[in-house]
Formats: sequence, structure tokens, C-alpha cells
Amino acid sequence: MTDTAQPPRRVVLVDGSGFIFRAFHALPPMNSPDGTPVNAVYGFCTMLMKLREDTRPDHMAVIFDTKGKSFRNDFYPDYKAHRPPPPEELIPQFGLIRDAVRAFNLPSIELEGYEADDLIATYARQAAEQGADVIIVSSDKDLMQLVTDRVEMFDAMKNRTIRADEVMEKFGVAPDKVIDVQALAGDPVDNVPGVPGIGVKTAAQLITEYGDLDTLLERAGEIKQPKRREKLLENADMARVSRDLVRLKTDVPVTLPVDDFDLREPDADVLLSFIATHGFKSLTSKVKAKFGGTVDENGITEAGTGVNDVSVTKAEYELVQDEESLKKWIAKADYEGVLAVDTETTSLNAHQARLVGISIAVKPGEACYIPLTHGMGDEETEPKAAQGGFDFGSDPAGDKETADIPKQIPVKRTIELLKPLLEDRGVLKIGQNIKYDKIIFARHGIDVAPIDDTMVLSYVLDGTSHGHGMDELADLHLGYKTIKFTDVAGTGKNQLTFDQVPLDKALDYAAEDADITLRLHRLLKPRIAQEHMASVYETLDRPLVPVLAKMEALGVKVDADKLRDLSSDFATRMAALETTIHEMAGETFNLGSPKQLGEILFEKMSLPGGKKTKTGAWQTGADVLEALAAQGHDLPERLLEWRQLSKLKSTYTDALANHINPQTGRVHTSYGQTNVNTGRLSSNDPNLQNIPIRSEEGRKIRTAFIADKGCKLISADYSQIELRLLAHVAEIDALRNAFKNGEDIHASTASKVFGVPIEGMDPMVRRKAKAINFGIIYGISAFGLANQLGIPQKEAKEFIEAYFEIYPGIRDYMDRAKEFAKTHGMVRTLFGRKIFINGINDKNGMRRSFGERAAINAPIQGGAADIIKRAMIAVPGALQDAGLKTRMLLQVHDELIFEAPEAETEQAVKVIRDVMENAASLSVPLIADAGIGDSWADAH
DNA sequence: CTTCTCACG
DNA sequence: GACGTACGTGAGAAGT
Repeated sequence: MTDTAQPPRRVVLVDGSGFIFRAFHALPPMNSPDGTPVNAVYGFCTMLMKLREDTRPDHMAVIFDTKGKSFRNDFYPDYKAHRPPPPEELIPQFGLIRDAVRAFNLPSIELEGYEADDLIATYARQAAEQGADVIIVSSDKDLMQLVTDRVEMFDAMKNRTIRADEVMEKFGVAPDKVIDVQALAGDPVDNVPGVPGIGVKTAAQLITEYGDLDTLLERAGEIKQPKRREKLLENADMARVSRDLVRLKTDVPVTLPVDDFDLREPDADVLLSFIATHGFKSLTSKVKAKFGGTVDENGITEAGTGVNDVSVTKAEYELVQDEESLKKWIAKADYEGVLAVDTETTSLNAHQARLVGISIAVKPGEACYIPLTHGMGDEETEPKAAQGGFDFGSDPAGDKETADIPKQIPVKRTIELLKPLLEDRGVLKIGQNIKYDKIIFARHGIDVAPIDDTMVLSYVLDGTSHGHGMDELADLHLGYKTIKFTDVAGTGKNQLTFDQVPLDKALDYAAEDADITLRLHRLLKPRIAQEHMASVYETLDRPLVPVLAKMEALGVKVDADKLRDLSSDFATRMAALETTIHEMAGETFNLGSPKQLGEILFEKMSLPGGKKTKTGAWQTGADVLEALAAQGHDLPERLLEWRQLSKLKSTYTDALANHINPQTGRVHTSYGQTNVNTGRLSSNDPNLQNIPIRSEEGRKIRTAFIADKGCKLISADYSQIELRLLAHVAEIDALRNAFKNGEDIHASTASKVFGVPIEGMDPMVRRKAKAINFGIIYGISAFGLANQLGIPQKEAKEFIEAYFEIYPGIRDYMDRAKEFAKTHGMVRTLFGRKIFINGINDKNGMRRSFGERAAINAPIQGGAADIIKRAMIAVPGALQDAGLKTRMLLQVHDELIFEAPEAETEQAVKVIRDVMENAASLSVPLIADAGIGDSWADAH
């Protein structure tokens, strides 16, 4: 890589995947300060430290399996088919181990479609051919075939070197005959068939006698033992397939050469910080002795400034306009194993934006911008229809255009070159709101992975105590004022799209974005473990990013004709109502203006009960109008009807039609992952989480959400998830039992609170209990409940008292939640998500009560959000494993909507419900109900 | 750019 | 005794 690099003499290749499993089982359980299991990570770190000492390599790399299928499955689908899933405590450690490799400044290598063993085989061959000695750190017998006089293995757990002698001991043959023995003996763990009845002993004997597998199979007829002869003749093909399975591939198309494994010192403070955040205190002094550094075991620098001091110095950024230069940047990123990436486009809407350029940062201050379509209008990609009459001079149009278009690498070629890097499982891609960039890249055929997202990191750490936009984060954490988009593109009507921004300005802006993202990552990522958020980030919010990106890209089919019909129906009825209302009022006015309406109702008509808002305007909300209507006033009644139709038309039928993407014919929402204080998602552009359902008229909108041809929609929703969660976290036995017995929870509550039998219950009684149940979740007050039910406050207060009587423990839970919030300024969900509570210690009583109610509600709402996130992360894989094509489209807090080929709907429902109901294990059952239909209205 | 109203869980 | 509240969102229209 660098000019000073020496050719490799001593190369250490660590089998990272093999080590994780062995360390996990060999070491006692350990947890980081936030409770994430880390025993395998700890074992790995101590092993790496020791390895550098003991083996003194000049080149070193850690190699991992990827989780998907390998090329072996192409010719033998059952290969490794019976592997049980890894233990729950190991799962979060896979990601952390890769982080550890980076902290040690070692290359982390993996490649989709290949196992770690194949990569090791390939690199071992390459290194040996260059004359280097190779040490493979592994005890996996499958790697023993690689042993030569240049290549040895080292079992780091047992401190044992494995050479030809040890291989002979294990397999009874020399290393070059190991695959022949394995082919005969098979391997039940990896599901390699072999020849039945032949084990390692017999296999070694046979191979020794006949020389090799092919000769043996050719001459199998000569074998004296009849059983053995028969089996060999019968299973000759199986033996050959088995040999193909166990033979490691030594020509994997690896992207990084062995030369790039040259051993570099880690950044001592980065490493110390990693160690401190995971609680590996015993390693601190060893690391300091070896590498220096100034961070203590608590992650604090001795100078007291913290490792997170990242000063931003004005950097030189590079404009990339040719392939040579681009390849250089790709190599740099590959070498670092981590990069920040950002796309520049023509629109904030990822589904219709056109790619304009890409920026990449590989180190703080080291970033580039690759312009792609600057100076090119849409006509460059989508040729306009020919039109006459506008050809003014005799200037050849082509010359004019090329004069304006700067030199740029073709989009297609750039994508081709970047794809291996952006899809390399061993290279971390960091983005600020990388979901957006993932969608853009997906439209160009690139599946960006693995990822980290500074916006999501910031959200997991700080909740919504501040925004998570890059400009704000840069100012907050780096004290740096970024170049604003409006600085380069202008504002208002004359705002340029990014493809119109001159290259010099584009370079400064775009490269800075990637640079700042990388710097923010260095600062925020260590805090995740320090502040005990590893589990939330690693198992919930990070894995959710690609899931949401897919859902958004898929979109949902919407019937434009249906919307148009509804819209015109609403318009007709609104016009009629408008005439009637104007007649009643005796004058025309804007029905949509609360101000004008208030004046008509309370001044002109002098209706009673007028109240003003804090700004002095008349209140004309639905509750006020309903009260007036109940007194027999017609105008408010009609106006309510008009308002409903107006809302449905403007917000739904009309607006939704404008959101249908012309290319896909579908509506693509965008999910906000960092907007909601409690951990819920939000949906915008358009908001598909508030499509009407409660009113008959409104529900019609849902008939316009339909399945694609040959498909059905499936809607699966959690039943009473928040009440169940309340029963669980507050440990309310009576409530838990009601759920365990599958009772109607509102009727059950009503029966207990009001002392009436469930059989033949007055629906009004049940309704009251339902309101109390909901009220409890919201941090009940007598005022609120009275308002909700339209009963005197005194009566509401009695209900609440009765409720606390029958469910003792509720009050305790509420007090605990409030107390915790007062002390810590936040509450936590079951899964460890922090929810910051504003105003909990405010002097103002009203703001304080507000905070107290939020503190009661947040663990419930947030816990439910965590659970459905877990389900969303698991469902796509479960559907795929079941061989189904069903795809998840939408999430509405406790409901998931899928599109399923008709033939597989029943099977899909089973898989979906199973995943949802097992997304968390609580002391109450989780129940998901599902419906199937042609439209969302039918499926619900 | 803020306020009001109303759609959802 | 009065305050003015149910928890969490996003969007359209009016009125500054």
C-alpha cells in the first residue's frame, strides 16, 4: 500500500468466526456495563493482544464468515443446513467483535458467498507464494488441509501449534490427504454426507492403502470386506460431492491484497476507549504498556478532556473526475475498513431523486466528492420528445451542452466500481440518515451494508432532547458551523438543484458532509457502550434501518381512480352543505376559518358556551361543536359534517393521489426513525400512519389501498399490546391472569370495578372501563377521564379509586416511574431504551404534571415500540426461510401490513403471527390478530 | 412561520 | 381555590 511497506514475511490470519464461538463457550458469562453480553469479545481482545506478542507478525488480518449461504449451497443445498441458530447472548457480539478488530486497527475481511475458511485458504496460498510464513489462528479441523511447511495453525485457546504431525495425529494422513479422508468420513456437524459406515480411522486406512480418493473409488471392487465394498460402490458420488464440500477454495476473488495486511499500531486512545466502554478493565494497563495512550479504565483521558475531542481543521478535499482517482479512493477506504458516504441528489424524496454525486470520507479531513450528473438536465437521462420551433442560432446544440457539462465519470461506471466496496461485509459504511442513501443506491443496484448511522446513534443516545440533523450535531459536538445547503444552492423560487451547483462549491459542501459524518461517528459510537445503549442500538435501531429502507422502496399500491371517485363525492356533498350553512348563518363565510366561524356562532348568533383559546380566539373544536349540536343547534351539526368531508378530501383523497409515484404506481412513505420521544416510528410524505378508520366515511379511504395483481394484503396487529405491557412491567397479577385466560380485558375490568357480571353487560359499562384502561396508560387524571366520558369529575375520581383497589400495584408502578424520572431525568423501556422526560422537575406544576404523565406512559408506549421493531427485524428473514415471497409494506405502531401472493397468504399469516407473538417473552401472552383482503379496508 | 383542527395508535 | 391536562405523532388551511 505505502511505499515503505515491506513484502510479507510472517502473516497471521485469524479465523474470527471460529474464535467467536469457541471463546463464547469457553469463557464464563460477562456483561458490559449496560448488560450486553461480551465474554466472547473480551476473549477475542485478550487473544489479539497475546497474538501480537507471541507470533510477532508483520502482516495480520481477521477473517469472518458472512451470514448468508455460500457457494457450497449452490451444489449441495443441505450444506450446514442443520446448524442451530447462535445463542441469544452471542448475537450482539458478532457486531462488537468487528468493532474490536477496527479498534485494534486490523483489517476485517469477509466476502458474501464465501466462508471464512475459503478466504483464509486463498490468503494463505497468496502469502506462501510470496515466500511468507503463514500462521492460521484456528483450531478448526477443516483448515488442517492447508498445513504445509510454510503454513501452520495455532490454537489460541490451548496455546498449541498444529503442524503436519498434529494433522497426522488427527486424521491419520498427511495434510494433503485430509480432504480425501474427510470426503469418506463425512461430517455430521456441517452436514457433509461422506460414506455411511466409514469413519476417520477406516478412511485413513483406505486412503493410505490406495493413495487417494479417486484411485480408491476406481478400485473399490477389490475391497475384501463385503459391507465396506458395497457402501463404497453405492456412495462413490456422495464421496465426490463431499470432497467438493470440504475442499477449500484457494482462488476466491478477494479485493484486498495480502500486502495491505501490513501490521499497524492501533490508535491507543481509540483502543483504550473501546476497552473501557466494554468494561475490560484488566486490559487497560496492558494496552497502555504496549501502545501508550492517555485514556483510563473509565474512558476518561488523563488530561480530562475526553477522547472525544475532535477538532475540526479546514481540510483539503479532492474532486474526483476520472477512474484512476476514484480507484485510489476506493483502495483507501478498503484499506481503512471504514468510510463515511453521502449522496447528493435533486430531491429530498429518495424515491424520485436523481443521483447527482457521491462523497466519501476515509479519515477526518480526508474526503472526496465524485460529481456524476452536474450540468446535465433530466434530458440527459430521459430524452425529451423532439420539438420544433425553438432552434434559434446555427450553433450545434451538442457543443453548447458539452461546454456546460464538466468532466465526470459515467454514473454506470462509478456504480460498477463502488459496488464491491459498498457491499463488502468487512467495510463499515457510515452515513447521516443512511436510509436515504441506501434507497438511492438500491435504485442503482447496490445493497449498502454493513452500516452505521450517526443520526440514529445520536437519537439512541440523546432521545429528542435535541434534533439530529447534521448541521445541528456538528455545531453541538464539534463546535463547527457547516456549509448550509442554502449557501450553495440559494433559497426560494430560484433555489438551484444540486446538479446546477458549480463543482467547486459542490465539492466543499458535499465532501464536508462526509467528513463531518465520519468525525461525528468517532465521537458518538464510543458513547453507545459508555452510556449502556449497545443493546438498543445493535439489536433494535441499527438493524431496523435496512428493513425500513426496503419497506419504503416497495411502497404500497393505491387505486387512483378510487380516490378520484371518493374525492368528487366528497366535493359534491361539501358544496351542498356549504349552501345550507351559509343560509343558516344568513351570510357567506369561509367554513374553513375557525376565526370566522367563531364570530358567527358566538357573536352573531350568540350561542352559549363560547370559550376562548389562550390567544383570544373562539374555540371551535369538534368537542365544542358537538356540545352545541347536542343542544339542538343545526349549524354546528352541519359544520361538523362539512369539516369531516373537508378533512378527508384535502388531507387524504386529494393529497394521497399526488403522492402516487408515476414510475411505480405506488405510494412510498418515509419513516422517521428519530422523531418520536418514546421510540416509536413516525411516517411522513405522506403520513400513512393516520389513514382514517374510526368513521364510516373515513374508512372508505382504506379501500383505495390495494394489493398488487395476484396478491392480497395481510394486516396483522397486536391485541392490547400496551395494556399487556403494563400488566407485565407493573406486575399486576389480576390483569396478567385476565390476559392469560384470554378474557375480554375491558369487560373484565368493568366487571371488577363496577361489580357486574360479564354476561349481559351494558355496553356503556364496558365503555367506561375501556376509557379507564386507556386513561391508566396515559397517566390518568380525574379531569381527563371525566372529560373523556362526559361525567362529573367526582364520579371519575371514584372510578379511578376503585380501579386502584382491584389492581393494586398500578399506583406503585406509577410512583416508581415518576420517582425514577425525577432522579434520572429519563425512564427506560424493558429493552433499555432511554426516554428523556421534559419538565419532570419543573417549578411550574402544570409542566411537572405533564412530565409525570409522560413518565408513566413512556415505558409502555416505548416498550411496545421496541417489541414491534423486534418483530419487524425478524419477519423478513422468517418469511424468506419459509420460502415465501410475502413482503412487509407498512407499520402503524401496533400493526404490520404485508403484500402476499394469493397462494401463500395462509402460510404467510402463520409465519407473521408466530414472529410477532414471540418478539418478546413477557409474563403475559402476546397475541397478534391477522386479516386478509384485497384492500386495507378488507384486511383489517 | 405559527395556530388551529383533526386523522391515527 | 384556580390553574387546564389525558400519551405519542403529521398535515392542511388560515392567518399572521
